[in-house]
Amino acid sequence: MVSKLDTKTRILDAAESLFAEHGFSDTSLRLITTRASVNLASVNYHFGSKKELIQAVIARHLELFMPLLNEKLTALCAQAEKPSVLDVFNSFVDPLLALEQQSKNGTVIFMQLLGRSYTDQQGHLRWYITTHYGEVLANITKALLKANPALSSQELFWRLHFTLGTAVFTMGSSGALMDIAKADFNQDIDVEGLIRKVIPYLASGMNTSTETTSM
Amino acid sequence: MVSKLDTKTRILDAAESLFAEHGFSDTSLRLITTRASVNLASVNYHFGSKKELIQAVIARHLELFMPLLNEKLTALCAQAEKPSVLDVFNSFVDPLLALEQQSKNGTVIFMQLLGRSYTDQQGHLRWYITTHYGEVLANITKALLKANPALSSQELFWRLHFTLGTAVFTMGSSGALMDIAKADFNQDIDVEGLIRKVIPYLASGMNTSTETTSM
DNA sequence: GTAATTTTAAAACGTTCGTTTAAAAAGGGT
DNA sequence: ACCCTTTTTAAACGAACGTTTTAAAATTAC
Repeated sequence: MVSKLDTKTRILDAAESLFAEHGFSDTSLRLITTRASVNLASVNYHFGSKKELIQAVIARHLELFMPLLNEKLTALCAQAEKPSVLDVFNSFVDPLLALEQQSKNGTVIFMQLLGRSYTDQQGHLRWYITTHYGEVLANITKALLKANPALSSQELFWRLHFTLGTAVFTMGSSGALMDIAKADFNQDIDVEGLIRKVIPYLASGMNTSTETTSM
Repeated sequence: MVSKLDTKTRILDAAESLFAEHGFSDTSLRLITTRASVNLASVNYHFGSKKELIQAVIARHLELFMPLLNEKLTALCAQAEKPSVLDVFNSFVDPLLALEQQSKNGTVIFMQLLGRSYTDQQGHLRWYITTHYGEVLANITKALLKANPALSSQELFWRLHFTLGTAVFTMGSSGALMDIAKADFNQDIDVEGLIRKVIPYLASGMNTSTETTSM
């Protein structure tokens, strides 16, 4: 069934890095197959179309990330004492870093793909995630509500998307940001360092006192 | 010099909405010129190339937004009493809403273009902004440091980009988010409402207590 | 070992893209 | 009216795209 190194896997590996770097439509199948050292037609043979290849690339990351995250979240929800919002967001660290092992720069690529999928078309990926990983999403809100019961479901909705925006943008452009940080004030920081830097920011935002917001 | 309604302007109007909707490379010149009811070749005649058209679209928004923002920020920096971070971020409201008058959905389009420009290629727009509007950027940090003197320039750098990510993502996908809010809990909110909702979140993040973050 | 199936390979398909060309139309100055 | 410049138009260009086709090669099954 599998040879030395699967053609399918080689295509996925090449595609995911190129998609993250140049975007979906700016990455041609010829570029992907050249980097993967496979024949052009093999993409259509193994995946059917370019669109299905895109879905497969994203699905492979989600299949690793989501179960790991869900494990952490259910543990947090099951424990007796009340977690902090910081605890909830810290649950994302290990699953995100696990992506780094699946492929080089896996964490960054995952976030870039997430961001691109969210903006490149309307709701396509959003629908995929909610239908395939609705339980995980429910556990995210459950854990956050346990950590901050004062949040209305509406406020939680908005702040979750604010959180997503920060995370996607920060991690997605992390390469450029880390370069600037190095050039401007000689700060060396890696992906894990950046994740740990953004999490307190996200927790603060999630804990914004509601008295200053209207409605 | 100008006719009833400039061909150049018609192209810019059509291009900016299509760019925001479909992205730069997924928007063809034929689609733009058809919507603008002008000849295909007029884009190359008036702008030179598609790339220069993209720059012109973004520049038109920046030329309106940046001076307005700078006015607010310099006023804030000139006043005697210390502003809050909330005050600084509130300075963005009017300039953002001014874009709404220049073109329909101007605010959202501006943020979408900002986000796409930041992710579609590395540093191209970033360089343009820093060279053309470096003074405004300097005033942003100046105002924020006045509001929160405890911030190190490094922390400010990171939090500013966290802020940018939240704003770009939130406003860029505001259409979808407002639709979901309407469907899920019948919440009607417009662009100004969304801006005013995200600002306290951003201020909280910017004011994150540094004792929990490690260097 | 041979037959059936799966995978790879090269070539071509038709379409769409950004851009260029060359001529027609419109505008402005005197 | 005339010339000169600017703008618009229609048509075509070459390149790159995703996909399909057809046959060879490799793998599997018996």
